[in-house]
Amino acid sequence: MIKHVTPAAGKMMVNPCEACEVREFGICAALADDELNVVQSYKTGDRVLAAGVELYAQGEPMRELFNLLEGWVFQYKLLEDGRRQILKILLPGDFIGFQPNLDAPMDHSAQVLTEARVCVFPRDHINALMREHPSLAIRLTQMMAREDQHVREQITSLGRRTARERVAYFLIDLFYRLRLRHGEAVGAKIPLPLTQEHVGDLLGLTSVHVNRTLRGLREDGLIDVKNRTLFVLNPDGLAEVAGFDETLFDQT
Amino acid sequence: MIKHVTPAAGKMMVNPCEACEVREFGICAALADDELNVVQSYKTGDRVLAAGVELYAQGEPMRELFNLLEGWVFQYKLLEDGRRQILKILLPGDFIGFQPNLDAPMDHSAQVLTEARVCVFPRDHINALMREHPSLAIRLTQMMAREDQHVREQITSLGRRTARERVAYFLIDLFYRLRLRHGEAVGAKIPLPLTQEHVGDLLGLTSVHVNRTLRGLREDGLIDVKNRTLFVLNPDGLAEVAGFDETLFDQT
DNA sequence: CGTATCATTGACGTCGGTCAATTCGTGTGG
DNA sequence: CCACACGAATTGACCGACGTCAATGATACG
Repeated sequence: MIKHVTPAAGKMMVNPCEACEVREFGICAALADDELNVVQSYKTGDRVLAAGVELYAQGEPMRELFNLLEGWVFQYKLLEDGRRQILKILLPGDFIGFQPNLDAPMDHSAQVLTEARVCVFPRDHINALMREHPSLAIRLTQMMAREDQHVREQITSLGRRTARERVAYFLIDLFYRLRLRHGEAVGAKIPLPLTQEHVGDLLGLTSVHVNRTLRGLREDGLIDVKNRTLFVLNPDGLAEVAGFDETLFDQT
Repeated sequence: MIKHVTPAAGKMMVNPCEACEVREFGICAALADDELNVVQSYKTGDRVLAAGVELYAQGEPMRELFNLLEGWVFQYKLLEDGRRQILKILLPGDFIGFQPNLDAPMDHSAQVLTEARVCVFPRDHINALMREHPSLAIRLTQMMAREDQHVREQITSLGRRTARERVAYFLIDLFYRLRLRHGEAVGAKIPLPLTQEHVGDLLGLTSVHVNRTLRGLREDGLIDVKNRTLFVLNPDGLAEVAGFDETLFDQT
């Protein structure tokens, strides 16, 4: 697990890419064993981040790109008056921070939810890397296209689903996303390091209404939530409430 | 403009890519003049589509990819009970239909708003093409990343902006998107081939409420709408209502 | 234990939805 | 050119899902 090397977000020793635990889920899945060295030579190192730390901030340029190795991160935007929209919950394997113009200031922020570990790359090299290894660029298009599918569901939730459907969709989707990474090892019991306010800001609701909606789902025997832990008691029922179509859940 | 070759969505003669009017906006911007031939050899041809035609449908696999050359298209998802969420309004230059798994059924549909012309590619060749021409893959990552920025704004609108802000944002964003393609030639007068129901389904509102919201903006002297035509009377005022930050509007 | 953060619940308000009638605009056939 | 049809826009009356405000509990942590 995470080893604390330095108290503040310090660098760790560079782990060998062969031992990377998210390789098959992340961008490096594009590379054969003997190509990993090249990527590793570009890599800055691994970094451990405490919960609550800002990975990067809206309005500021960013010099790095990240592979999330462990822990949860979320991306969000703030409006002038403080309203917050959470854009995405990032899980291990997700690639963070890619922008069309690598020098431009970021259009959103990212914050660490749980203690996390990221693999760090300097931005400047990403295009060179992709040019040398086209399979990386192709892999990136594939990952982005998968993310697009996810975003289309999210937009549909925000625009056309009721609060109950949105919450159900979020939970069942999380359930499936975690299964994709950890397989059947993910039982009904799922860690949920989000406050109800986070969930509200993700789903376009208030935390109060999230609370009431969770209660409704609990009363229907679909889920249970205790101590930042989610129990998915009835996945199929939850999927039905959500209008979740698992055949559209891309396994690529 | 569009020449009618056959009444039903027929093939047109393949236009030479050198003369392509959207080359600099689309994926082919990645290619030097002497590389265009290669792409052209993969191309199936151009196709003219009547307004209202379905380009592809949710649940069905698709064998083609499109470059939108002329006209407007929109992508949408339908829920079981008929609720519709419009995902994106596509303008000339946009690349349509890319998915992570090219054989999987589409997770959404696309429909033509105005008579349109598209440049057609067989799906099967896209990966080969990108492998042969890494710059195409890199260009695609760039286009997708730009699209991601747009989507982040859309999610923020749906989740956290009021109806008035959403409508204002949609209009000013459209204004800027068109300027990006046509420059200052785009005056205050903009064609708007969408019904108020389309706008509602895009913004997570009902057509009735869109109507009332447009009236509000009209009464404030910000816009005028007549006969499917939008007049942007006060772009800065509209941007202010929308919370539109043009410095984040990526020009890449 | 004292403090802080988050969850929970009730009372009440409002933004946007629903329903339905009327008007407008455009195209069509006579 | 007019009568009609049809889809879209517009408006009013009313409703309900979700938000706001505020009080109370629960939990964790130093």
